[in-house]
This record gives sequence, C-alpha cells and structure tokens, in this order.
Amino acid sequence: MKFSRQLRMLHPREFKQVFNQPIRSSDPCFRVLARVNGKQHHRLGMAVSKKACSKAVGRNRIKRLVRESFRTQQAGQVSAGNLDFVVLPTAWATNQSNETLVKSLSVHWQKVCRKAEDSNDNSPKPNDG
RNA sequence: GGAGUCGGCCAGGCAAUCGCGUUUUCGUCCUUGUGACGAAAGGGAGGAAAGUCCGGGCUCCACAGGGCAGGGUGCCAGGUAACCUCUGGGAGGCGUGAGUCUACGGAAAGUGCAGCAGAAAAUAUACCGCCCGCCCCAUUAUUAAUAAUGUGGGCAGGUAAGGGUGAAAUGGUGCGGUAAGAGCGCACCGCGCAACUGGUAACAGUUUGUGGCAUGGUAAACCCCACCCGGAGCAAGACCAAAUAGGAAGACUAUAUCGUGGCCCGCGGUGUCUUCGGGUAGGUCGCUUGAGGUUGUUGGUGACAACAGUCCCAGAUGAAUGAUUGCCCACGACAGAACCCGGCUUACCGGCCGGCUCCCACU
Repeated sequence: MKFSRQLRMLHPREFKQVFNQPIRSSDPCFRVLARVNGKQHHRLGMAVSKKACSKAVGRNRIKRLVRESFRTQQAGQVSAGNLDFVVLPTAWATNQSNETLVKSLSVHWQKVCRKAEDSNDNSPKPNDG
C-alpha cells in the first residue's frame, strides 16, 4: 500500500480535534489516540517529544517505524468509520528494539479499531461497564 | 621484528520485495494549471550533519558615516572573502630521536597584589654567624702598673663569604685581596647597551667595543601600545493574497516622539500637500551553481594561487532518505541536513594506507 501525503495529519487544528474526545489505547511503549474523521481513509499523526527521546536519530527511528506499521497494516483494514490516529511514544520506547515496537503497534491498531466499532454500535446506549 | 611519532582515507557490503521525498521525460483526465493520477529513469545525510565557540557570504536597517563606551587579536613573515589552534620561520620548555607544547607585545608611564615559611618579599635588610675596637670576667706572666690568651659575657661598629626559609633572596666559578668580607680587582662564563655581519623580519653570531652588573615576580590584575570590529538575523527578507480594517505611496519640514541597537551626533518616518491602492490566516519564493567538486599543467619549501578540461552531487517544511527477508564478513560506534561556506571544540565500534624516528636481529 501507498502512504501518500493525504494520509497524514498536517495541521495543529487536526491534532486538537483528536485530543478533544479520543478513543484511547496505551502500553509502556506508546499511547494511541483516535477519533472518527468522516473521510475516505484513515489518517496518521505523530507527536514525538524531545522529552521522550532527546536524540534526533532516535526520534526519526520511531517515526519511521510508526509510519511503516501504519502503512503495512492499518490502511488495509476496514472499520465502521475512518479514523484519525495520533501516536505518542514514551521514553521507554526509545530503548526498545524495532521488533518490540512493531508488535506493540499492531496490537494498538486492532484494539483501537475494535473500540471504534463497539462505540459505533453502542452509541445510543449509555456505557454501564 | 618491536616500540613510537606524524599525516591521509573508509564508516558494513551484496541481492530481492514493499515504501517515502525530489528532478526530468512520457501517458491519461479535466476545471487547461506552478493541476490531479499513473509509469519510467536519475539522484537522496555526516566526518563530525552535533555544540553554536569564532570568522565570512547573503538579507534588511542609510551607502554603515563621526565620537565615546565596549569587545577582539597580540614573536615575525605569508596565505585567505575573512578568521583561526592555517602555512613557513624565530625564541623558549619537554623528549635519545622523529616530533611536540607555548595568551610568545610592554613590568626604567602609573596603580595594585603576594598565604605559609623566613631575619628580610621590594627605597632591600641583618636572625644565626664572621671580624676590628672598648669594657667586664677568668687564666698565665709579672713587685705592681701592664701584657698575652680565652668553646666566657656585654656595648658600639664593619660585613653579606657560610647557614637555614621559600615558587622566587639583588649574577656564577676560581684566583687575588682583606681585620673579616664584598665586582673591591682580575680571568673565564652569564647579562645589559652600542656597532658590525647575515636575514624582508622576528632573530642570530667561536665578531668588536663598552658597562662591574642595573630594571625580582604577576599584565588569562587594572592598565599602556599597535591593529581590527556598526546592529540584527532565513522566524533575515521579497511576492501573491480570504476574513477584516481604513489607510498607503510621493514631495516639503520647526517642536515632540518613534525607527535605533549601550550612549551621543547624524540619517529616516509620524506633521502638511498631492495621488490611489494596502494587507492578517494561508501560500509561493528565498532554497541550493557554490569563495563548488574533480583531473591535469604551471608557480611556491608550504598554506595556497593561476590557467585549461570536465561534472552537477539532498533540498524536506508536523519536516523525505526507510522496512522485511536471504547470504557474506572484521558482526557494524558516535550520530540525522533545515540559507550557505571556512575553522575550532566535543562524541566515536573498528579498519586500511603512507612518511619519519629509536631499539634488536640478519646479510
């Protein structure tokens, strides 16, 4: 699959929308936030802080892994509505191998999509969990 | 062969599949454009891209001008757009040597500073000593006065040889000299000044003359001297332009105020008149052809320069340059361009090449 510029979130206001009322998924490596975007495709945004990784080389590595994972897995999946994803790596992720991070991400994608479908089905009812 | 020293180079490789920017070409579509989509081909991080410590280019402020303040540089010459820890040379320190290190101008313009130790730390001084003289004491000689002697005491003076302190104590060694001593005198060494010679110069000298010898250290303390430095930075700056708002440009000019930077001068705007276009979000440019790389020739010890040929080698902007698999090996460190160059500094797994020095062995 391709990963063109249209599949990326480019403006601060788009990030703000996701931060507003997101679907969450987190583990020691990443926090993933998502929200239905009402477009023809999923979109990806990243926020890799200097706090998470002080070296530019490390930040680039994480961003490339996230993009690659998104491209190979998420773009093919069909869910109730297309989503905007924002991936926030933690400082812990800096020291992990590529393999570990890729595994972690694929779990996140599935989890977020399932949650999105559930909330779409149950949206009329209040959640009594 | 071993030890060392200096310089240069590389920064895992190959293949397959998938993917991201960029440039060019071609095709399709339409709203005919700096368009969208697709295909092919080319190219896609570093030696430090880093730290932002210096120096420039470039942009705007006046064409960056005068003065004060402030800052930088600091042996000599050269190279450079400019700076430097660049190049060559000099001096001094270290090393057997190849080499290497040096904030390396001025302390007889002035001011300041120096713990402990030591007698004394800057107009030299005199603690222990050494020595002359006088007085007392003791002993000996002597009739006494007196004289001589002293591991003896005191007073006044002469000394800086010797001792000890310190990072540093007012030239060193020897001989003469003297009461003891002293550049007091002499020889040699060292030092200062002048001349001469060599060198563009710093500086040097088996050279000559002269001076008995002075001006201790510290200027990464103030300072003095010489030379240099305007400020801000690509979020510079230029252009296109929704919403919104009513100003903007040119000419002339007293005060006040702003641009303007640490300050003053100076310069430009706000004021008046004339004429109609200005501008935030966002976008485009700036943005990579350059003090460029590379090959050769010539000049130079060299840094480097000149000429000729040849090449185009990242240009992103929520920010591309990656992932997976297989094989090989030395098993892969530090680390990611953000306007561009020249240096410096710091980080770093390892590997390769060359010059030179010393030691050992063999011929």
